[in-house]
Amino acid sequence: MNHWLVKSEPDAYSWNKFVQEGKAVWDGVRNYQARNNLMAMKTGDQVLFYHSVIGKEVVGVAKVCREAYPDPTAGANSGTAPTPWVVVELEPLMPLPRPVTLAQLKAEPLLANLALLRQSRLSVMPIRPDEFECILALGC
DNA sequence: GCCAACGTTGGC
DNA sequence: GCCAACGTTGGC
Repeated sequence: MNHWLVKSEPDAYSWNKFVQEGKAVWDGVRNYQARNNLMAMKTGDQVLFYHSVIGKEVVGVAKVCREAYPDPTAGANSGTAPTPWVVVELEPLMPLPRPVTLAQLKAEPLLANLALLRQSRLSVMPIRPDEFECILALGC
């Protein structure tokens, strides 16, 4: 199983709304690196849910319930593009009893290479198993 | 193909 | 509100 982290501004789409709805179509990703990560996700993979800008903390764990398919919100350019934009579907797995803040992540030596810290603008990124376990431990 | 201008993201 | 990082666009 692989592990990932996705970002969302809670103003736009919060963990609470995600839980209320029970499922999310992760659409609107318009960055190639993030798109490649979406395409590598497999059903059952676990995904950390991070609140950017407001909160700046990992608030819960989701899992992939449907693998990548074309993004219905992408324009009608699908014919020419080599690979169109894609979405995955996620569902909530569990909230973190103690959300893990960005400051905590930065303070943890084991997380020094975390993609979130090294590429602050990437919105969908892989997380190593040991990093995933570390963040989970901080949050429980 | 280079690079300046510009827009967006996200931390502070 | 500001600014750094960085992706995209468009002129040349």
